[in-house]
Amino acid sequence: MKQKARVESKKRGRPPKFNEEQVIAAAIGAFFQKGYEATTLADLEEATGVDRSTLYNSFGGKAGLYASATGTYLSIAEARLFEPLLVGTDDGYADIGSFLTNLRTGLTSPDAIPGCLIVNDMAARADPEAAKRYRSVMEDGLGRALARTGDPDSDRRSHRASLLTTSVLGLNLVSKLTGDAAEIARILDAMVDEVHRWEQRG
Amino acid sequence: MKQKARVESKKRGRPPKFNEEQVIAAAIGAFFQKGYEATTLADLEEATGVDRSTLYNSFGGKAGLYASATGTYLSIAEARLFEPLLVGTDDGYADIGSFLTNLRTGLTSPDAIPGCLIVNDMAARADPEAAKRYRSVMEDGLGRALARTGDPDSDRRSHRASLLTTSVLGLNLVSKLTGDAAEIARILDAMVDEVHRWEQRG
DNA sequence: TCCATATTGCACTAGCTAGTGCAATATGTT
DNA sequence: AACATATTGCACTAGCTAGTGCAATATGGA
Repeated sequence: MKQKARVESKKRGRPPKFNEEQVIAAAIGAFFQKGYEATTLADLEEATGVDRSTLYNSFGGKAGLYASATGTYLSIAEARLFEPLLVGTDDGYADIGSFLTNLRTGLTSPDAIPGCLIVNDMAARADPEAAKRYRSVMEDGLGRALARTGDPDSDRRSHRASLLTTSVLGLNLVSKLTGDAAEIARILDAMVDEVHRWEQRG
Repeated sequence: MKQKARVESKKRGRPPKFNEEQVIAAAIGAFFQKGYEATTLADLEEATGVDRSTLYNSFGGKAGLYASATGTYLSIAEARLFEPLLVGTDDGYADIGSFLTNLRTGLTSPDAIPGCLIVNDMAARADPEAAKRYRSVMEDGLGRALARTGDPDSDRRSHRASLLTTSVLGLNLVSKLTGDAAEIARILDAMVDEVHRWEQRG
C-alpha cells in the first residue's frame, strides 16, 4: 500500500487508466458470484481488467477492494430499498408492500445475480443439498404442526410454515454473525409473539 | 481413497485406533467454528487426533468428512428439533412454541456454538460489520414504516420489524442457495400475506 | 510361527494463493 | 526538453493447501 489518497488537487504523474466506479462495480460482480474467499486476485484482475499491482496500490488489495465493494453495494441497497421505507408515504403497509415488491424484482428478475452481496458471501461455499434438506424438513414439520392447530385455511398454513422456516434461517445467520444471545432472544420473542397472535386470532 | 467399506464381517489387518462417531463429532465441532473452507486438514487432524492419511483412507478426505459431519448433524437436528414437530401433540401452536424454545436454548446457551452447522458454514467468512449495518438499516426502515401504519402498539411494531428483517435475511439465503425464482416468489407471497393480515386485523 | 491384510504416521509434493519488486511508461510542470 | 511523480504490467516469491507414497506396525487366521 504505497499511497491511498484518491483525491488530489494537483494531478501529476501517469494518470490511471481505470475508472474507479467501474472497477468497484466489476469487483461487486465478482464477489457476488463466488463470495470473498473463493474470489481470487486472478478473478478480480479478469473482472476489472486491472492488474493486481494496481488493485493493490489503489484499492488496498483484495481486502480493501472488498471493503469498497461492500460499501458501495450497501449504499446502493440503502438508496433503492431502504430509503423509501424511511421516507415513505402516509400508508406504512403500502410502503412495506412496495419494499417487498422491490425485493421480489431484484431477486427474481432473470438477469439478476441471486441474493444480496452481504448474505451471498455467507452462502458462497454452503452445501446446497444439506441446506435444502434442512429447510424442507423444517418447513414440513412446521406445516404439520400448523395443520394440528385446527386452522382450516391451508394456504395460510403453508404460507406461515414458509415464513417461519425462512425466519429461522435468518435467525441462524444472525446468531452466527453477532453471537449475541440477547439479540437472538429478541428475535425469538418476535416470532413467539406472532405465533401467539395466530393462535388468538386465526 | 483406497477402501471405503466401513462394515465388515471379518476383521483382519490392523484395527483402527479411532472411534468413528467420536471423529465425526470432533469434525462437526471443527467445521462449526470456521466453516468448510477455512477449516484445514491440520485443524481436522488436531480436532480429531487422527492423521490426515487416515482421514483420507477412512472418510474420503476433507470433503468426505464434511459430508459425514453434515449428515450426522442433520440427523441430530432432525431428531431433536424437527421430529417433535412431525409427531407432536394435538396442540399445534404449543408444539411450535416448544420448537422455538428448543431453538432458543440451543442458540443462546453460553456453551453452545452459535448458529447451525449448515447455516454456519455459509456465514463463515461474512463481514460482520456489513451484515450488522445491513440488518439495522433494514429493521429501522421497517420499524418506521410500521409506525406510519397507525398501529399504536410499539412492542408489536418492533417485533414485526424484527421478524421481517430476519425473514429477509433468510430469504436472501434461500435465493442464493436455490436460485429458484418460483421458490423466492412463494416465500415473498407468504410475507406479503402476513403483512396484509396485519393491515386488516391489527 | 508366518502370512495376509488393514491402519498408522511421517515426509513429501504439486498447485494455488495473496502479495511484491521494479523497470517501463505516461502525464503535468518548469 | 528535462524533470518529478504516479500508474502500469510483468515476473517473481514465500507460504499454505489438500492430497500421496510408503515403510512401519498391529491384528486375525492358517
